[in-house]
Amino acid sequence: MKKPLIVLAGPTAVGKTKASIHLAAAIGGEIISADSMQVYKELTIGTAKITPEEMQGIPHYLIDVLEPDQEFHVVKFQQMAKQAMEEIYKKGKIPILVGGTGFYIQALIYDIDFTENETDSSYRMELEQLAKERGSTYLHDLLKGVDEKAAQEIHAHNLKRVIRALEFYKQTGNKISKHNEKERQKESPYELCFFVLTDERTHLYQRINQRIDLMMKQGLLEEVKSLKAKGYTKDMVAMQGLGYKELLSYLDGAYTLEEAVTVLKRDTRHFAKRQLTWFKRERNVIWIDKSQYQYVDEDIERVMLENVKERLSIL
RNA sequence: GGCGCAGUAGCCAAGUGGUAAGGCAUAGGUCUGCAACACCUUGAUCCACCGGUUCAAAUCCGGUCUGCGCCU
Repeated sequence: MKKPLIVLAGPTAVGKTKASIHLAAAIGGEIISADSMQVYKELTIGTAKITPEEMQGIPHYLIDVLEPDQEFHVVKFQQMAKQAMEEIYKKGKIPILVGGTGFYIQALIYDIDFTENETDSSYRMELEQLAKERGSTYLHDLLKGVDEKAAQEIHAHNLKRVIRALEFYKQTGNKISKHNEKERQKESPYELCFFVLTDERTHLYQRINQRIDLMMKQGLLEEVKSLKAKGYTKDMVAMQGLGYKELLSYLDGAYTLEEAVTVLKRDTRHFAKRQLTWFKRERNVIWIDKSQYQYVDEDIERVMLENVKERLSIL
């Protein structure tokens, strides 16, 4: 029998955190964060991380578990999240996956196989070097040679993906295009109730701008400065998060502070948009547009609860 | 009131006689080990308005309007 899993996704700044607490409290759930940046300690203002008080005693997983100089990626996320789910099931509780990183959510709910391999970064670096010397088209041509379909699907300019495809072939001897095709067929091993919380676009953008102004007031710049002082640099995954990379650029003199904030707002809006396109392709999702409920939290909670009860057999 | 400069997509902007570059914003999308990443696609029957010259005008001429600067 499939185990229940509730997903609460949505673009940044819609209000996922707040909704998640209510939902968890109502059904006896525990929360797993699906957020590529909130896993990091010390990134708190910029990631709009939930505070201990806001948690209201509800256990949260995958928040504040890594140091800013540690690597984090889907595979790690998947492992950690699965482990968290086990724990939650053992307690007889329901896991609620909350976050905005679409890729991670998908990796978990479809249990995508990332064919475990020790990453050998030397080959990756070699490819990066090659790209620098001979251009990205060269690598793309290389890919054409081993996996034509992947070459067709991945744009030549998209170096990261081209390199990954090449790397996959080198490590496994198989074509990534074939692997992906197989993985895409997968059905979720869970009994899902997948919500996407959303809002009118212009209203969402307003909220994003306001939230960033607030972050600045709360001392985002100090947070970034202190991270920088500790020796964390731009090339680390954590420092590539929104708010961190822009303010680092300011500290390095690439922008004025005002420019950095403007760029941050813009980048965040772009991000929200990309998040939405990710969820749009997900089938069988329950969209909850806050504007359609006049932003009345109680109404939104009620609708979510009704849907959970309808979809999950154990309730 | 006079003189000068300017008026091109939501914004910035190239184009000075041959049939509207580019950037940003916006919108849509891709994604299966860096994903808050990386990448792709996206608009002007029309160049303030009116009239003229010309085979042909955003581009030349005249006028009108608007903005800016200087002068009185």
